[in-house]
Amino acid sequence: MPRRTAPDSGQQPRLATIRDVAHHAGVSVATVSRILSGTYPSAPATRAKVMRAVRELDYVANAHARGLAGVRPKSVAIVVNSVVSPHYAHVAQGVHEEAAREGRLCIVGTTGGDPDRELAAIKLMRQEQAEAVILVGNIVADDAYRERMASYARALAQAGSQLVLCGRPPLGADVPAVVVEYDNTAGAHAITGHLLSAGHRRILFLGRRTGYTTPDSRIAGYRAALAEHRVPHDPDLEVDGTMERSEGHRMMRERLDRGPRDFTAVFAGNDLIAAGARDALRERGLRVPDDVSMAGFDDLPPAADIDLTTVHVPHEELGRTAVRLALRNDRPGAAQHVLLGTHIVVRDSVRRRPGV
Amino acid sequence: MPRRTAPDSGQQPRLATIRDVAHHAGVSVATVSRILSGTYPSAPATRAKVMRAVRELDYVANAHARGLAGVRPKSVAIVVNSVVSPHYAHVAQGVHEEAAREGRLCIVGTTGGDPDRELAAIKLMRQEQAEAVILVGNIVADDAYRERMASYARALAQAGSQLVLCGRPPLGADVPAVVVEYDNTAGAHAITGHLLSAGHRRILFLGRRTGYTTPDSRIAGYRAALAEHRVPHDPDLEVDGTMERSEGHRMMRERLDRGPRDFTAVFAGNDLIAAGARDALRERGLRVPDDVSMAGFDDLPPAADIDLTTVHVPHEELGRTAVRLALRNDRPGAAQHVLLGTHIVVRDSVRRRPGV
DNA sequence: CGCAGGAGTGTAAACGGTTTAACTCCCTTG
DNA sequence: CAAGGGAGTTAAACCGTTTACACTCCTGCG
Repeated sequence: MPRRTAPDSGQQPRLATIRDVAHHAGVSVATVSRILSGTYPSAPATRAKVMRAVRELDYVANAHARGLAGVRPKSVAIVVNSVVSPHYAHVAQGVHEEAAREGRLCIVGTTGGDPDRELAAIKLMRQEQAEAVILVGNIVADDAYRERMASYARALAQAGSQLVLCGRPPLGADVPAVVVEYDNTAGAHAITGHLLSAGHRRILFLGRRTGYTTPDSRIAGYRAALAEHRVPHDPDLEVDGTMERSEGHRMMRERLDRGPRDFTAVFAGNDLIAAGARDALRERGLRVPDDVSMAGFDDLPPAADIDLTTVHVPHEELGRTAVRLALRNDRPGAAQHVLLGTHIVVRDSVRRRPGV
Repeated sequence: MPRRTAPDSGQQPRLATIRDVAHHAGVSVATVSRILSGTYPSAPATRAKVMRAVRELDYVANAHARGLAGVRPKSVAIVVNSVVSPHYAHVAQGVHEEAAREGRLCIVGTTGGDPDRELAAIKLMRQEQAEAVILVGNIVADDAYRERMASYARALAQAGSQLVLCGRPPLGADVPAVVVEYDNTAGAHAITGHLLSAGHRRILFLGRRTGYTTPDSRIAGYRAALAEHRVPHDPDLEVDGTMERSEGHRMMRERLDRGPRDFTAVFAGNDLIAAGARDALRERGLRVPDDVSMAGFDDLPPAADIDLTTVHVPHEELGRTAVRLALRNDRPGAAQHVLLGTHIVVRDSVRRRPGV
């Protein structure tokens, strides 16, 4: 027996369907579908009738029915740690822009940095049949995790969705994923060089976090620049901490508490750390750049506010590129790797070392 | 003739369906569906067979088919101006949190502040059959717009989705929308009172924008506080501008260029304006709070960075409340209005007016 | 022994679209 | 004048689920 048995509770909200439109216009559903999709020829008179019915009934096609009927749902999924963090927000902005331009809608999942929640989010996106699943942000480069991620990439490819890793290293050539990165190492190398050229020799690095890809590659650039300038590398100048403002504050405070200041410049793992460190310096009566030079990484909002020389990362372009590659790439399954460049933004936070 | 005629191009990606699982496990699709939904009794042996098949085929249910089959799609839509703006980002964070807790996924649309794009986004969300559509942000309180919005609210209600307005004024008692606001006027009133209590009498207001609901209600609070303290209201102290950092800079620069400084304190329409204004002051050698006292509104990232006394707005709670009300509200169609409170956060940006 | 009733499963009808194949006109064309 | 063909339309199959209803056992009770 048909399910729509009960006309008792007429309260059930029911949207106009394509059948209603067809009936209203006195044509068949196929005609309505064709006219609305606009891909087939139709007589102007029929067209007018149908459009009028659509308007009068306020008809919008049910996205689920359409998706089910084989039209690939026009959606892009993005999975980030958090939507408030400027880093993710700017990449997401790029994703939204490009997705909107391409007429796709965006499904957003947040993970809070938890790998399990990340995998759960991917599964959800797979159910949704998103055209592309874009993963943003750094994560532990743990082997088991990489393996799981690779298998998800394959599952997604099989389902016809493209996995995109945005701002994290590739999983391997055999894994069907597009990778859009920016060059952390080169950026860190360049800005460390900037500090070295200003005569600084003892440069404190704030925000080491071994095992995490982003800080790892930034510190690699830092070390490479030191080596190139024949400045001895002192591991004691590398301070462990995460990439938060409060951590920057803590690291600098503890450093200053420890004994006399033994550095003339600071390279913060990102702008947030720089902002926190600057606060800690000020609490001790030290000013940037008069007493201490400072550089950051990211060029996100706090940087301009505190006049910080930093490495500009093309966050939004990262997001746009991710979408573009995912959608252009008609054959999900191909691995691809794009590396975007960075550049230094000079502001008033670095002084030439006195007496050099 | 069945459509799946062509076994020629076996390249077509095809996910495992419930039929595959049923076949693999040697049971009917209904049994699989029931076991997976977990709401019907089933024999342990059957259960095990099915679960094994699911695992082996890596089956995930197609969200569209499920949505179509009557299970209301578990999704919440949020429409914002931009995802990088901290204001929207924090509200969105609250929405994401609560949606995740409720097992809903989030569809995000951005408008760039364009009413047409906003309406287009709503239409898209309606197609997606989102349970709730949450609109965040202020917008021109234009009559034609309000009328269109009201009609969308009715259309959504008819489709079984709940419209939520977050941080904007209600459309009217007869419009089926939930409104979650915070009290702009009370907050502005309180913080203006704070400046007045410190002895300030000439308080510059930056960011007037007549016709826009948020700045309008903030300036209303400012004026009310002045009146209450019997301080004459000088319209010349209200400066027009939008709520951006660059605008804050411009407004203050132009003010200082105009002639001698005729105010001792500044109440910025939001923290971004405050940050920009502070920069402009510094360029003229004026410091906050030594030379000029300053207060803002919002308590978003730039505020803590620049040590700004400001009005704390419960952004994330706004988002959480929006989702909670939308989902609890089983009968979409009821209008509802919630007003969340704000409070002052005192930092180091206000000094007692010298000589008072 | 007959039968009620419950547990477990299967069958098939929806859900609301898209699309293939067929069909109807109507106009050329040989 | 019959055959051919294109434009416009329709009927019906199909997408992958959920679920109402039917059916089959099996148990327990009068």
